[in-house]
Amino acid sequence: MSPRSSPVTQARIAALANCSQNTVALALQGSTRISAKRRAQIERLAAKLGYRPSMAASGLRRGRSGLIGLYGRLDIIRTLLATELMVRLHGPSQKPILGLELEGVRPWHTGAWVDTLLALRVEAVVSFAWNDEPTVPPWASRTPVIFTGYDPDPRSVCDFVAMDRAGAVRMGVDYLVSQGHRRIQMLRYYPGKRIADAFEQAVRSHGLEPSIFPYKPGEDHEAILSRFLDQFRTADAPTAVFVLPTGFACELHAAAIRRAVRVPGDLTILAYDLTPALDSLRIPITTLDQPVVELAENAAAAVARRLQTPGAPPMHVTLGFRLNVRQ
Amino acid sequence: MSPRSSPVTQARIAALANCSQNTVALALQGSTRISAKRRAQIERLAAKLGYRPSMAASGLRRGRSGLIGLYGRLDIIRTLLATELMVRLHGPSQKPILGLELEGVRPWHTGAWVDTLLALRVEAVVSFAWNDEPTVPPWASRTPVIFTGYDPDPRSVCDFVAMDRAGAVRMGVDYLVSQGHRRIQMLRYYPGKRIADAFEQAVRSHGLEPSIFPYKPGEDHEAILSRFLDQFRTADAPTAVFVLPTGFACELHAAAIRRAVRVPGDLTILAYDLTPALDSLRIPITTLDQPVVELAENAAAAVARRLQTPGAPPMHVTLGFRLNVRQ
DNA sequence: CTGAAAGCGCTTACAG
DNA sequence: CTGAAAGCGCTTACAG
Repeated sequence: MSPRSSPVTQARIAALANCSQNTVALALQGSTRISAKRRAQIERLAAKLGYRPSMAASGLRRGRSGLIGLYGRLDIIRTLLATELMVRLHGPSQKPILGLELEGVRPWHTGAWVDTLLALRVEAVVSFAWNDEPTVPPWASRTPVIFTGYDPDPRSVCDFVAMDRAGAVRMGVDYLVSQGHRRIQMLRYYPGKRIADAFEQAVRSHGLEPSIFPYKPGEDHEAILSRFLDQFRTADAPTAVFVLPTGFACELHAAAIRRAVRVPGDLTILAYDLTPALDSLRIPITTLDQPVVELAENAAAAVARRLQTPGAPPMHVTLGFRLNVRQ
Repeated sequence: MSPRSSPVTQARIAALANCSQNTVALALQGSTRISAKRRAQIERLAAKLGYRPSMAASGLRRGRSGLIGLYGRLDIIRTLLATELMVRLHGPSQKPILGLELEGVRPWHTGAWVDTLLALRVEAVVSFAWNDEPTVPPWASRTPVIFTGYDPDPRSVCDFVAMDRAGAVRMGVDYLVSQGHRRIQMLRYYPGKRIADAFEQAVRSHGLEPSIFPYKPGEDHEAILSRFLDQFRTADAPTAVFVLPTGFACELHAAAIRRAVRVPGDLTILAYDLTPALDSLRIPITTLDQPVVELAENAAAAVARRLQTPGAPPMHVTLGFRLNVRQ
């Protein structure tokens, strides 16, 4: 392997082209103040040498890094979100930098990666660490924060691209009722307080009595599912179940098959969370899908708007879920 | 929202501490040449103002950015790999930057994100765009490349942290034979040439005749699976099937259940690819799991080694898969 | 113990 | 049309 050479700079091109570094800079900006001939020569040289402007140097000089920080966790849904965000934020004069949240640091902005993003002088931070509250960090007046996927906080001065979780639950319950279900139960293995509240309210709005299947904290999934399925020995078992999250609903589906409870014949399963694999596996679970693409689109737009008009009033957008019927 | 203020610099701290910018710099480096009292004062100020050194400025001056580029695609397995890599490469003086490959650009180093990584002056690139050949880019003498997950290329001057795909196939076939299977078929919906070759060789090594289930390019999954399962009407159906990849194996499992073919009673399924969800779904498919954590560990070590000793001879490591038995 | 200065690679004035 | 110079925020000499 040849000895490492240092990166190509404008000065190096200038030396080869017999002109000043400044002329190279202008030529590469496409300035018409430089003669077409010289420009062509310099462009050819730059291409041949594989010149790439240093973002550090240009960012330092211009006072803006051209970087946008993303911060969140790479679970299934947020990997999709992060990918969509990175595609949308990656342009000629702007690059996304992904920082990972690993173990749900609280408050979110104290994560080590957030420090890194600030050391890189990102011009805005898109946070999708939505297992946490949308705590506004002290530096938010210097580096704006766009909260994506959090529950909206109307008091906050930051931008919000939110998902209507309660509305999603309502949509799910409405769907089940419209399909004739009257005994609808909710099943999960962790509190899921907000969703549970929304579930109760939605069921009551149809004049029905909500039922939330109890679990003991720490009880393993199999045990909960076994107790849940025991209900099907009696006549008043639920005809539909709202499960949180979809991964658990898949486990329920598998357990139901083993216990000869037919899905959807005996039990209709509706679950909260997008899980792309269901389609190829032909698992008949209807899901409430997070609007991942729309979240990314709106967050990218919010970034652009915030950079363009730093003083604009905080933007609050709330996006609906998609009911993804599978049977 | 208050007007955006510019980031805190050493100069700003110096003005407040009534000393020179240089003194601030030395104090923040913990230099003992600065009096303890002054150092404490400056550290307090820096913390209070939320000072973070600009990586662009320090990188520019020191001639090294402190950044390591990662480049690949975020599919299920590589999301795990990327996460493990980012954890291991994120240190006080080194930060990983993730560039995404979206649609399998060929050769890999012509992707737009690779340009961005080079503009950021990453000190090394870890490529896991392993759907492509390990093409060595022209700038590899300037910025070293660590190929991770590719088939090793003994002629290459770059570092390789490879996975032993052929060995994995052999291990899978050996396992099936050890379980008493004699009629083992391979099933997939795309050529998978290398794996298919390894499969044939492994089966022959046991004195058995390999059988690869044919498919028509473009035929949909359901149709292939239906034809495959038709074999179970006759007596000489395979007792075990080697499926590529695991996602397809899950589809086969679901289709088998619908057709009353018992898994693993009538058919043992072995699949190529790590898929964490199988455990919670209790899908009885034995898998050949990519050594994701070991890949990340070794790649991170290769980066450290390459930065420390740029002229070291190319390193080639090959890691084995894990046979993950489920029944 | 502290400060003045040079320079990393750019961009943006300003001068000719 | 081209060049010399200043300066972004650091680090690393060098001077006192």
